[in-house]
This record gives sequence, structure tokens and C-alpha cells, in this order.
Amino acid sequence: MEDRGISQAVIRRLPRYYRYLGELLEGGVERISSNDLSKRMNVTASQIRQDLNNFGGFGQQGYGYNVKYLYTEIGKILGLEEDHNIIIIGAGNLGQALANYAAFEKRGFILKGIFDVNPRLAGVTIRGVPIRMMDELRSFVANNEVDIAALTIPKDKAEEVADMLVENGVRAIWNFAHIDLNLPDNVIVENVHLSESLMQLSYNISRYNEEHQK
Amino acid sequence: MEDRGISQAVIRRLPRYYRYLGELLEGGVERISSNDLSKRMNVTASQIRQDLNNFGGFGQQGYGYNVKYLYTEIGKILGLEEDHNIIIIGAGNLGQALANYAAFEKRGFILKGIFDVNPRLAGVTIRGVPIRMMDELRSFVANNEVDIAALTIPKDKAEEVADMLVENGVRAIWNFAHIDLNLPDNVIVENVHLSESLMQLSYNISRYNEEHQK
DNA sequence: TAGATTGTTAATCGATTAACAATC
DNA sequence: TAGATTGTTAATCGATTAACAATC
Repeated sequence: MEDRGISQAVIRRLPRYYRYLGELLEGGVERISSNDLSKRMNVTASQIRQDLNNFGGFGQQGYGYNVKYLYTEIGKILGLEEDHNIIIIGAGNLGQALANYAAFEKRGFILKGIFDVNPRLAGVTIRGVPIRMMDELRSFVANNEVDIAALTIPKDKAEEVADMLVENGVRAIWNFAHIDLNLPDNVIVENVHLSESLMQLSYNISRYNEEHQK
Repeated sequence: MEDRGISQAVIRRLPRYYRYLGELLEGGVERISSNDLSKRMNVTASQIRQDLNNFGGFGQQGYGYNVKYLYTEIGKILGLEEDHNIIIIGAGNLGQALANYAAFEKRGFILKGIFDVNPRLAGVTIRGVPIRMMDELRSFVANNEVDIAALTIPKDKAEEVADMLVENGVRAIWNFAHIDLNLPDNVIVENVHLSESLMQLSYNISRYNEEHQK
């Protein structure tokens, strides 16, 4: 999945802008300049203006940005106006954590199904959604509109399951398995590799200790 | 926490090299050239060689890289040779998911404590580690060697807890709360913002749909 | 030795920052 | 109007890729 013109570096920053604007909105702040926002967020004002102007001119000279308006517009850009049907494959702790993450629904991510191999979980319900057995997955996906599949299963099953999902129409995968999925170009994959994040942390600890001759 | 000279862009790629080399090792592959590795990993051979040469010359002209040796060296760079004592604050699904993630121990991340506010979890044990109540946290941290604290608590408590941890000697935080922690420069923070990851996925879906006039 | 492949320098590309004219 | 702040162009900085001499 390659991209039109806007770099993923910019995209990765949008949710953070969105979060800060949401907080400002809650705090009753009506408008904000790129300069004030830049101080809060620890980025340059220039970067904020450059990033936003990839999508249009949301501000007004001499005034700044209307918080509510900008918040809404970034939400639109991020696709949070539309609903997304999501299923979770793997009802282990991580899968359940995602399933219970209530804030999802607020943003239009609607939990449609949870799947696992463990028969003891059959019929257990999370936020009103029953855990189904894996052998139902194929027909479920084929017969329901599924926008996003979150994969919280062991890495040795991930590729196989992902292929099957894609075969049956799923076009976006949120991948928590420790593997790089090999999928057609028209499938969008977002990886969350927790162990890699932890290793990056570990690296930075080592570097710090070295510098300070622990 | 700023960095010596090696960019975080490079650091972020190291765990991925490490993963691929681990797989090659398991597969019994003895040596590999930057070119072959680049094809497997979908990066340029040039980038691999540049990245590695930030840390030293691990290869040999005409031969390539010894898989076992390179794997070990990257492990050292990432600090996986030393043990890291880790505690988890917040024993919800996400906290439990991390606690149960057995592969951590293999990499030298040793679970020393789990904390939660919920009295119903008091004394419950995960992988031999009892869940303790939050009011014990301060003295636990003060009296035990804690290298990393994983924060899997709601965002409104995160800042306060993080401050307390740092006050009591914790120098590295793996932050899952949806907030940017404001901590001294000598504290290392690694953020995992799942909602931002999901929004990035959502953005890419929207973009794809637009391009194909859904 | 000839062939292969690294380590490293140089060239290119992209992203960030600075500057400022436009304009509210 | 004067002041403030954007949108946008230009300058800088950093990261990636290409090229190739060194060398195993």
C-alpha cells in the first residue's frame, strides 16, 4: 500500500495533533496559534503549519486556528467520521484488552466479532459480542462487512489467517503478531510490534548507562 | 533523553534485523549477505550496511555476515545481554497481557511486580508474581531495583504515578497511557499509543477508498 | 588468483526549519 | 490601521541510496 503524496511521517503526527486539540476543546479553549500549540507539543510551529497545509488552509491570518474546527477537520482526514467494523482474531489478554477498549466505539470503531481457538471461551461475551470459534471465521468474514481485522494471535498462525481474511475481502489488518505479513499491495497493514518497542527502550537504557559509566 | 549520535530511525530498525537474524539462525542459515537479507526484509542492502556500520564492522568482504555472530552483536547493542527488572502498573487486560508475555523473560526482561487499585485482584498471581495494591508501589520501588515500569493505567493517573516512580528511582518508562509524560531529561520514555496506531490505519483506509472512488 | 561482498565516501532525495510576504 | 499569524517559498539539515575502492 503506497501513498499518494503525503508522507507517513506527517500522518503519524496527525493523531497527536488530534489528541491535543481534543484536550484543548475539553478545556474550553476556542482558538490557538501554531506557536502556542508548538510549545505545548514540543514541536516547531513551522512543522505544524506545514503538516496542516498538506490538507488545506485551516487557519486564519492574525487569528490562528479555531480549535473545534481544526479538531473536526483532522478527524475527517483521519477517517474518524466514518464507522469502521472491526473484528479481533485471538481472544487472549491482548485481544480482550482491545475488545474492552471502550474509547474505540467513540471514534467509530465498532466491534463486530471476536474469534479464538480455545473452546472454553466459546460463547463468552465481551461488551455484548460473543467470542466465536475460529472455524466460523471464514464464513463470518465472507458474510459480514469487516473493515479491519486485529490479529492478536501467535506469529506462526498469523500469515495463514491473514491470507484467509484477505481472500474473503478484508482490506486492512492491525497486526500484533511478531511477523511481517506478506500481503497484496492493496491490503493496508498497520503493525504494532511490542517486543520491538521494548527493545528500543532497552537500547536507550544501555546507551544512557554507558554515557554515565553505570 | 537525547541521543549520542545514532538516530532513532536506525535504532528502530535494529529489532527487526534481530528478528530476521533469529529466524535465519533457527533455520540453520550460517551466513548471509546484505543483499540477500535486503531482499527478505524489503529494504536496501545499502541501508543494512550503513545501519550496521554505525556500530562496527560485523561483516567480512567476499563472505557477508555470520548470522550467529551478527545476531549476538545486535543483541548486545540492544542491551539484551543484561537483565532488566520490570514492573507493570495496571493489571487490566493490557497489563495482564504484558505480564503473560512469556517471551519477555527469554530476552532478559524479568517481571518483578504488578500493581493495581482493584482490591479484587489483591493476591492474584500471574506467572508467579502477585498483584499488589497501588499503595505498596512507592515503597516497593524504593526498596527494589526496578529498571523499567510499564504504565498500563488510565491517562488521568499516568502523570502522577510516573512522577512518583521517577522520584523513587525509576529511570525508564514504557508508557501505554494516552498522554505524553512530562518527565526529566534523564528519564527514558517509550510510548505505545495504540489509538494513534489505529488512527493511522484508519487514515490509510480512507485514502485507499478515495483513490478507488469507493 | 578471481569473485564476491563489505565498509565507506559521495550523490540524491526527502523532511524539517527558517523566513517572509500575504492577509485577516 | 497596526499587530498578529497564517500559508508558502526558500534554505538547511538529515537520512537514504548509489557507487566503488578495499579486501577477504
